[in-house]
Amino acid sequence: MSMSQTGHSTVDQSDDVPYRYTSEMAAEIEQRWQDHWEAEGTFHTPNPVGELADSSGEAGARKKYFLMDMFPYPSGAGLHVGHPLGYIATDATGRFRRMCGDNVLHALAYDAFGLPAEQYAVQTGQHPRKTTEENISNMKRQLRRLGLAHDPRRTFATIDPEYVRWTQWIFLRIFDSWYDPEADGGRGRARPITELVTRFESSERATPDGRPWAALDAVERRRIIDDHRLAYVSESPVNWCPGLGTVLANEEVTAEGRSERGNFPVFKRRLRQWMMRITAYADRLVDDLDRIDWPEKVKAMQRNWIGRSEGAAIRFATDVGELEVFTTRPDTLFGATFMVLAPEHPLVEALTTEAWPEGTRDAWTAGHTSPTEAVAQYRATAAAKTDIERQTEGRDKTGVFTGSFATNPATGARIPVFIADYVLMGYGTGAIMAVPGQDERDWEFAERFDLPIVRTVQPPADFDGKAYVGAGPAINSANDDISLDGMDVEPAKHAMISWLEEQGSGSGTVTYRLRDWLFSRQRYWGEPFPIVYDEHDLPIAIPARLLPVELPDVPDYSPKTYEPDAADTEPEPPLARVPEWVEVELDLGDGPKRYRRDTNTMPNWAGSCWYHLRYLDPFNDQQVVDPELERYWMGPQPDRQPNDPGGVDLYVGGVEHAVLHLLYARFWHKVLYDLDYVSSEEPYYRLFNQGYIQAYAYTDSRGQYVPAEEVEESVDGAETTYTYNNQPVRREYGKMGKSLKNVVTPDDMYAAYGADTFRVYEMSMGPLDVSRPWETRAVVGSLRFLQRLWRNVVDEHTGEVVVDDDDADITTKRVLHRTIDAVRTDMNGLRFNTAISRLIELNNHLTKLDRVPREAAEALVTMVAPVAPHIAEELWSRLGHGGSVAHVTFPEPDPALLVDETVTCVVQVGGKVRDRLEVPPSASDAELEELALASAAVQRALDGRAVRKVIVRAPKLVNIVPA
RNA sequence: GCCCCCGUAGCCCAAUCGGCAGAGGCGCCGGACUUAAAAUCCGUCCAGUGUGGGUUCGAGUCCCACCGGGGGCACCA
Repeated sequence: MSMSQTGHSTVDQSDDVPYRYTSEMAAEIEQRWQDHWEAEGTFHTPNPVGELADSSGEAGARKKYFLMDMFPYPSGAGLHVGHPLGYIATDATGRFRRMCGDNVLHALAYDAFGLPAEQYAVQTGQHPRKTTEENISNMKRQLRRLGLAHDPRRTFATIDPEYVRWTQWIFLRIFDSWYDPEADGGRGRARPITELVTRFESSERATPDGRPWAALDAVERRRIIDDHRLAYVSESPVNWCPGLGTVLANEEVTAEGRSERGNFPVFKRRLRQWMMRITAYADRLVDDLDRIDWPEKVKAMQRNWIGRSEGAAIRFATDVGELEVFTTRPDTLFGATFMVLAPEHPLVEALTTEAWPEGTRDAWTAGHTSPTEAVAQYRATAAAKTDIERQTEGRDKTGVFTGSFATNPATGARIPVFIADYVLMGYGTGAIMAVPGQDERDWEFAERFDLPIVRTVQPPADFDGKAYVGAGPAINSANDDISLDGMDVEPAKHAMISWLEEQGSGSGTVTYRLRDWLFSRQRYWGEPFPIVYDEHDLPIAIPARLLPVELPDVPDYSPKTYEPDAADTEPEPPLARVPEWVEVELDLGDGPKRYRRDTNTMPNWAGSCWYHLRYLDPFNDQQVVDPELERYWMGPQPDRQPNDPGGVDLYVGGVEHAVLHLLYARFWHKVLYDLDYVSSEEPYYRLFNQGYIQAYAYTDSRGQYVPAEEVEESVDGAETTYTYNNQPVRREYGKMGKSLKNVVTPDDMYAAYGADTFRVYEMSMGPLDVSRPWETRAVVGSLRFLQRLWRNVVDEHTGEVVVDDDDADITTKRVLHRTIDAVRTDMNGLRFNTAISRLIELNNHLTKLDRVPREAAEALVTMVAPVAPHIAEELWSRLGHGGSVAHVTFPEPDPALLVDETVTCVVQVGGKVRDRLEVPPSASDAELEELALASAAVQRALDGRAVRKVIVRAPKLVNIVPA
């Protein structure tokens, strides 16, 4: 294959520069090299073993680098210029690591199940598989033109039957597991469910009702086992979204109680659904955040979502039994002057008395003649409120007295029990001990309902607020048995917990905000559950040999949706409408029998929970991933840190998945680790959140968006005005999108500038993690850079290579090696913007020379290669090299050339620069001080004043402090 | 309301440990080339770092308060 010279059919407007690097020439070069890479398999990444091992078989000995993008969801709208930002960054990083000698694994798969794909299909009246596949091929086309160095053999889509098979297989491993909380020294570990059966059989573990295992019939046993599975069916309150026709996970519901997708109202309904026991992993999910290299912001969001809080469970005696509360402040128990239950609390009915007891204050009754009436009324009102209403109605404390009292175990006082909607059934035990002295909400409630307030922490003398939640010594906290008085908060908590444990009225405990993951959806376009039900209506796993369970073709795959606020409707899965698929005859070991399939599908998060493993071993049909491959690519790296959890070396994506995909994927990965399918404890070791590319949009006087491309800007002094068709328009800033008429696509950029220019521009706009506005007119700067680079190597008029084979001059050598050093550092830190500015600097330096030395030109070309790979290949080839620049070693700096012969030493007087000295880098403090004091400018500045002090930071600075 | 991040030139952005505010790009202006324009090339201009305090010999960088922008959480006991 001849890659060099000639063959340019490029039409250029100006005949005198036929070999100028224009967008036309870029297009020709780029597509030619893309074809070459594909044909040659330039970016095929060898595995150490197996089908994808190379002939040398030496890959396993090489250092590896596994990097990933959050894979795309192929929408019908195609890409805009914001989408490739992360892909370009990972591509440049991968190319850089490869040139540094690493075995780089980088590929791109497609996340293709899910609601938007299904909705797009419904809109266009086509099968989701068809539209999804079309969207994928369009996206592939757009991305191929970008020149990404992916291993094309390792691509796949989550909808591929071969992929679905293993998604379902992992689901069944989770289904076939339980969590043994005592394993691994109390940290807990998922174990095969058969081990649980063995423990019941051997009576090592007691059955829930105490009967011996042998005394239970088969169905009873199955029910017990099913209750312990990590994937289980439960009838519990779930998020029902009539507008979408499906239930949703907590993570998919916004704080306003609406669906994250579509923004429809969501209602709590008790429904039978699949759940994943992610709560079993709450501690490990929190603790292991300390072992991975993620942005603190994302770690904080996960910690917050999991919401671990340590405290105590305390039992208060009442006439109808014990009432348990959770508190993080057991030290304030002496200040608990009343109790509050969520209106939905199961004990409310029993606690509600017929008549108001003696001493009931007016405020407690809400004007009702009896607690029964007051409670009934309050509960009805609370039940009718949606979450949104609770939200918008502010935080005025409401509630009523139940007529009952509880006994404070510390003070022995009888304290009134209220119900109020500021206590939530979904957290803790749904009941609190109210300590108004140390809790703002309780203080408000106490004020409103005329309840006693006892401070049990001494606020500072200057504290003039109400509830005091800060640190301080305990007060008013003693009985005959125990005194906390004088103790700080932490020791007081411990003392109280010990005392409660001795008394048998409480214990230290931990609660979490995290709930189990609701895993079933009533939609068509997702993985079917590999589950059937028998005559007892209990779930049975479909054997691995029968996987994948494929989606049936259905006449109508659109889900049954309802009016968004039709809360009392029922989900109706599309798969339930295909009786011939639902009813199935199978031989599961005891002869052919009729079964009923599960008609739910998995949420689209399922596919993204394990795709990192499929990149490693994309064709494996025997196991989810070859353990040897997983160990090589993802295994723990003890040289990185002690107790390293392993995982993908670099994972780049937006921050929007902080608690959805990233939490779910960590959970699945830990289950697979517990069951010994993987050696890594975390899926993604280093996470980087890229920023977003946003864009300006313009509205006219009617508020309508006008095409941003055609808006003209004019600057008049300090005034900047924008006009469209000579009419003034108003500028806004936001996302790029059709409705805002401000979309710029990669295709536009390829046509106008070429992929390399586009890549350079995106990488040079600013730091990767910062969002910034797109500015098409600024792209030309990147084209000019590549044009100058081209001109430094190739004569624009003749096409001849013009580099000079003699050694570079010393200045050029210094500039070159400083650039190499800086670019390496910047690339390692994903600081492409500064790396590129260094390359431009070097390039500009070379431009000023009469002839460009070959050593500088070649180093520059190789350093440009990660960001602008096509032009680099072309120039590398024209410089006379065979093979791809992608595998050339990245230049190394010569340390001798990094130190200057002289440095400028700044001389300050009183912090102001007064002189500059050219000194050798080795100049000593004493020499510098002497030189500085001898300076005429310094003496002038001192103006006769004595010198109080001289600060020397050799060799760069001397500061003379006058008296 | 609480927590986190960010404010440097007309614009996008640089500035190791606190040590000369400017690397790179866009734009503007001037010049070269051109019949002209575009493209290209060369050159120039532009801020004292959101505001107010503090620490320091010295602050864009550290501390405090406030203002502006972005994000997260939000009655979680």
